[in-house]
Amino acid sequence: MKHGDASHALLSEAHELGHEARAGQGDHAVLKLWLRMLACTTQIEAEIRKRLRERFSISLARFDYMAQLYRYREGLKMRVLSRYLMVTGGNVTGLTDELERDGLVVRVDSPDDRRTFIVQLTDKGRDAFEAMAQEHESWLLELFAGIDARTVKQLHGQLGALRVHLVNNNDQATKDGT
Amino acid sequence: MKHGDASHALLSEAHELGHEARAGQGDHAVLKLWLRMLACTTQIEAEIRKRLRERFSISLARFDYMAQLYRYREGLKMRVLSRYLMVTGGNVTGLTDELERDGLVVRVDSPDDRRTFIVQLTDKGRDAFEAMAQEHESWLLELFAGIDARTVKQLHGQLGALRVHLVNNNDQATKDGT
DNA sequence: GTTTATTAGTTGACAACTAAACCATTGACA
DNA sequence: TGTCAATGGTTTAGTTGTCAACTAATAAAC
Repeated sequence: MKHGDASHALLSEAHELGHEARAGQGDHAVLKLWLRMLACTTQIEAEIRKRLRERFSISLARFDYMAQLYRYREGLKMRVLSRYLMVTGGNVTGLTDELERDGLVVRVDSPDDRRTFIVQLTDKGRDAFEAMAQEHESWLLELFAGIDARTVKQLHGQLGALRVHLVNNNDQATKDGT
Repeated sequence: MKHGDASHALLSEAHELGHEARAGQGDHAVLKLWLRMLACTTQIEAEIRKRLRERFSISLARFDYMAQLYRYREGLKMRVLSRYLMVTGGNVTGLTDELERDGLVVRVDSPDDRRTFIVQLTDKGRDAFEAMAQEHESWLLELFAGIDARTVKQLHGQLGALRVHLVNNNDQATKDGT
């Protein structure tokens, strides 16, 4: 592919930018922001996924699953967990089967509802997660190394506002849909 | 699940926050930023995917595919397209088959390399994409409605710096690996 | 010019996820 | 108390993507 002529000036920037090539030349500020968010996130996620696979032979889904259980020490009902992970119940069933087979989590009968299981990390699962989580965070520090601490805080705050807006919007939508 | 006791104060915030529940109480600024980015992006992407499906019976992958071809009016070699979309070549083959069957794109023989095809949007494909893209942007305006224009610009700029850092890092890594 | 390595695209096996049907249990209520 | 809608978990089928093997064409080395 040739370079250097005027009609490619815009494009050659886009070559490096993955999803971002979608936006045209107009204003479209929100569209461009979205494509840039998506590009950043997709790339980081792919990198993390790759490293988890290489280093610990674990899928990102399993890592996220264990992260939730690590946080909720007392365990979680499977349905609740599936909501936190934003995946379907069937998916959680499968992940739980695998992790239980590997001795990393256990299904415990719920005392108050015989339909549900509470899944918990085993000691082995907890140790395994701690080791992974530490390395996981160091990867993020590396990937975000170009961004100074003040900007990190700022981004965190601004995205927090977006998150709240999204959640409210979504609650609204589900209520409307009833 | 009960609420209100002190040990759940942190958690009840996390209930609404999807991936964000992974971060503990320490500093971990970068980790928290990443989880928030991921949560925002995942949620928006899911919403866009759902609406594209409902409204136009099209997958996000097909939409992205057409978006790239729309941008590169002269068409793209399939391999190049697969890089822009950050998916494998096999995936592009499949998507191209579908879209060609539906008359939205065509494979054109490349004049200078008999191995390659250049894929281009048909007129029908172009019209279809324009209609979808317009609605797609209006969805984004709605989803980002809570964020004022100045913040949008700021986020865009800060993520731009991150993007550059990621790309450089990645180039570095691939060179090292050689 | 022939050999050799690389690249573009396709194919098939497989992995990860969703959606919908299913069963057991629960909870609301007449 | 008996009925019935709603819920939690599992199962199955279908979708969407990856990975690795393969073929054909090109580029590089000598």
